[in-house]
Amino acid sequence: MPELPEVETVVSGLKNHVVGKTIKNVIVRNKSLRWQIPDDLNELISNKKILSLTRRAKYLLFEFNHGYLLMHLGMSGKLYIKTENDEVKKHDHIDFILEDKSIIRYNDARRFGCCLWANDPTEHSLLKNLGPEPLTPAFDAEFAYNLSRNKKTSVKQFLMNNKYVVGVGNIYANEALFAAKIHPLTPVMNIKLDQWEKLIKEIKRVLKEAILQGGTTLKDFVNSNDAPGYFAHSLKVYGKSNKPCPECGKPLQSLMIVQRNSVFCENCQNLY
DNA sequence: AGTTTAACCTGGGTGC
DNA sequence: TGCACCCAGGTTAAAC
Repeated sequence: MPELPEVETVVSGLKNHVVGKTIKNVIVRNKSLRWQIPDDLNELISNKKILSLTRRAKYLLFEFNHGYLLMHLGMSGKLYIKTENDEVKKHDHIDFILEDKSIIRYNDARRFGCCLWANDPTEHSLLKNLGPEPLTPAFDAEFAYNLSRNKKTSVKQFLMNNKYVVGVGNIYANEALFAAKIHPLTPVMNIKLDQWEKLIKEIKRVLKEAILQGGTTLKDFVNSNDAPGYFAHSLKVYGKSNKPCPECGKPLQSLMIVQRNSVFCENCQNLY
């Protein structure tokens, strides 16, 4: 499932290929994604030039002079650069055919992604209540400290709540909490300013490292049929329940916190 | 009214 | 082979 580093990788890989080009045609094979693809999508963007491609949270924003195409990859969404000679495969739901005849092809087995139109994305209901980007200076210890006063919610839940901060999914929340030695069930109201400093530093580090590693697999993403690499080799706790803690060697624990699997070390991560 | 929890969408993978 | 079940992330509805 694409998290922020994967989406960032997709955006930077796709950007060079699409920005400045005009869309000639759009083929929608299945419009029932998380939300239905607009019926007039083809009329909306055909013969229109893509002015920029950016990211907000895990949304991709294709800018046109009259509005934005807003896409989310959900859990299994992938964007490929294809040619007209490439066969259409199962779950290939959308083709954006560009002026140079290359095809931006959206494939999404579980169809949890979306493809919507927004005249003004900052006012779109999916985007307007989102918290700050995790890699910007706006997301700092004071911000999190002030927001978390009097809140009993666990730090794991807090980090994964889009209204506090976007783009910190399950994988990177687990990794950052391990690196900061904080137990995922710690109530946020108990976290002191210097602990927030440490935790937020680790969140930014983990995300930045994953983005850098994503960059090295960019070539594969653009050319092959496979999703970009998952960087699993650099994960210390996620998906490693019962395996030895990389710090102390004791078996890692796992626990469901609001329907999300959390992996942590009871010995290294303190519950405050 | 604000915060917290459960349900939902889908299909690949797993285990019986 | 079949089939029930689990799990994933983000949003929304429902519950507290």
